[in-house]
Order: sequence, then C-alpha cells, then structure tokens
Amino acid sequence: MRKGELTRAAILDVALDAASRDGIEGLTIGLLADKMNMSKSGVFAHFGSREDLQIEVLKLYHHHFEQEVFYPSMKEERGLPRLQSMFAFWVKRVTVEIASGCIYISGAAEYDDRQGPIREELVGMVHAWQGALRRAATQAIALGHLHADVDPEQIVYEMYGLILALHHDARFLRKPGSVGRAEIGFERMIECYAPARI
Amino acid sequence: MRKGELTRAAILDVALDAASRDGIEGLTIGLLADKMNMSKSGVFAHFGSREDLQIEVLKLYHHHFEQEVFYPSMKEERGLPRLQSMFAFWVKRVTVEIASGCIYISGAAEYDDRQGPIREELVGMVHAWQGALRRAATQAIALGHLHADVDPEQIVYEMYGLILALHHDARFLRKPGSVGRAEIGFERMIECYAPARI
DNA sequence: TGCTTAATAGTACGAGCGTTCGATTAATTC
DNA sequence: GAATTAATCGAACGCTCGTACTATTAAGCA
Repeated sequence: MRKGELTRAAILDVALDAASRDGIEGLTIGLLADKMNMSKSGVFAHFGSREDLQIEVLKLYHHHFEQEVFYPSMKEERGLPRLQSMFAFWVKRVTVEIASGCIYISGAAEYDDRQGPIREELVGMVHAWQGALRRAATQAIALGHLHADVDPEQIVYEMYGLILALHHDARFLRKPGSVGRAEIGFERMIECYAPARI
Repeated sequence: MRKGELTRAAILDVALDAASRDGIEGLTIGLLADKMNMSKSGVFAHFGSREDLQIEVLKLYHHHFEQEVFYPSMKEERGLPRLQSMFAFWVKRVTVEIASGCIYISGAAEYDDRQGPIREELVGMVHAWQGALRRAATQAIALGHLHADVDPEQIVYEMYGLILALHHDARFLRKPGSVGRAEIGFERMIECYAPARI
C-alpha cells in the first residue's frame, strides 16, 4: 500500500470522528490539518474538494454501519428473529454513538433542505437501511411471526421513531434510561402486531 | 411603538423563517441584512450579538409553539382527551412545518454536542414541552384512561419518537403517507396502554 | 545510487463571517 | 421649526474558509 493511501485513510478516520461530533457540515479542512499535523494543502490534495471529502466520510460511515448492524443481523434466521436482531444491534450502535453521534440522524437534519450530491448520498443510504428493515418486516409477516394485516412500512416507521427518540433523549437531553424505553417500546410494538391467537 | 422595535420584530420574523430552513447555526447577519434590505450593521445594532439574536429567535419559536400546540390543547379536558389533542396539534404543526422545519428538532441535532446559552435555552424549552406531555399522561393514568402500570415517561418517549419519525420521513426523505403512520402509531400505543378490561 | 513520480508544504487569493466605530440620516419631542 | 435622541449606514478589522498555484521533500523503483 502506497503511503498516500495510508494517510488518506488516516485523514478519513479523523474526519469521521469529527463529523460524528460536529456534523458533516462542520467538517473543515483546516481542522483536519491541525488534527493530522499536516498543512491544509497537504490534506486537501487527497480529495478533489471538500464535498468529495464529505462524501467519502459518508461512505466510510455507511461501511461501519453495515459491519456493525446490517451484516451481523443477517446471520439471524429470517423473520422476527432477524428484525429483533436488527433493532438490537441498531440500539447498541446508537448507544455507543451517544458520545459521538449518528451521522445518518444528524445528517438528516443538516440536509433536509439542501440539495446536491451529499444529500443524495445520504438519502440513498437511509433508503437502503429502511429497505432492509422493510424486507425483514415483510418476511416476518409472511412467515406468520407478525399479523398479516400489518403494513411493513408502519413497522419501519415506528422502529425508526424509537431510535430517533433514543438519539434525541440520550444525546441531546442526556436523559438516563432512554435505552430501556427504546427496548420497551419495541417489545410492545411486536406484541401489538403479533399474529391473532387461535 | 417606536420604529426600532418594529424593525426588530420584522428582523426576528425573517430570522425565524431562515432558521427554520437552515437551522439556528445557519443564521447569518449578512443574510438577514440582504433579506431586510438593510446594512449588516443596521441589523446588528438591534441585538448585542449574533448569539443574542439566535436566542431571541428561539424564544419567538417557543412562543409560536405554545400558541399553536400547547394552549389549544389545554382547553381540552384533562386526561386522555388532552393528551390526544396535544399529539394532534403537534402533528398538525409539524405537518405545516414540513416545508420549513421544526427548530426544536433541528436544534437538538445542532446543539447535542455544543455547550453554551443557546443549548441551555433549547434544552429548557424541550424539557418544558416534555414536562407538559408527562403531566398530561400522568393525569390520563390517574383518571383511569390509561393502564395504571404504564410509565408516563414511556408515553412521552414514544410520542416524541413518532413525531421525530414524521419529521425525518416527511421532511428529509420526502416520503408521502408519513402523517398517517404517525397517527396509526399513536392510536395503537393508546390502545396498547388502555386500562385492563373488566 | 540515481531517476521518476508521488506526497506534502507554503503562500496567496477572494469571499464571508461577526463585530467595532464614527458619520449620517431619520424619527421623536419640546 | 429647532433640538435631541434613535436608527441606520459605510467602511474597516481580524479571522476562517475552500481552493489554486508553485516549490520542496519523500517515496518507490531501475
């Protein structure tokens, strides 16, 4: 591996950390240069522009998310177990992230009104994750783990809400006990949407 | 009313609009000056600092929120009707805001890691609203409208999650049908937490 | 080791930021 | 209408930003 690729990766690591804290829009080449003990132009040279750097950071975050949440839960058997596993890993990830922040969530707030490639990238990633959740929910319904009348989109919506509330209460309000509430809310939802008893 | 107070109010109106779109941190004196057809220093003179301006904008938003959500629902009778009314007015407000954005929500993302007076102001406002929700939920439980074993905090948590998901899906993802999902989720939660049948 | 190419540093530019200050115009009061 | 105070402007300051250039140093390879 060439040296350039190595530094580039190191910069992206630092950038991901900074973006988790201050948001994608808070990323600054000068700040990265400081943290890397490099010159601004030295950092800049690795990316064609600030926007390219921001998109690379997004892709790196997406990769981490896949590794820590998506792939592990895909090992679980299809249907409800997988859906529960997805939620559990997701909660776990957000819990760890409470000190730093989830870029999907902060990014959604930053780019809900802007347009351009960064927004597109972000929307694509969230769509991908919501799609995975929807598929798992659909399978859970098809396998009879959940009531046949339930709309999978509704399940995705409520799961997302529970995670957003977790991020909000734990990270912004710094309120203890939020993780437990997310779990209780999820269990209650699953119970509620359970198949009709015979 | 002096002329100064009038322009000040006009600036704050424009600033609230801009902050709803681009966030509190996106507020810029130069931008306001442009929109007001004034000089930067002319705008600046009405506020001691940018930070003061931002806090005034927060207070103005809080006032609107109270007028449109809090006070109307307090007219409803205590317990479940009031809680339902709070949710309904809240949904209505966020729905209208989809084009511009809710400052409580975007602010939470912007200031979850910063500190200072703006964060304090924001946290205080959200606390106040969550407190109002908790009181309503507590009353609903006390009046037997909801099951005695339910934790009021859990209800506030889930209501907040439904609204956050609405803001996320409708405003960021621009996904249709989100309002319906918020309502379905709320109704299901109420049903779930209904008092035990005799 | 020497040559070629990659990686980094240094400097500069123009723009926008919040803020200060003195001048100037407009509104209010007598 | 004159005197006084309030409101606004204009220019400037120091800062940080992304980016463009050229020079310099380090790495990779023959």
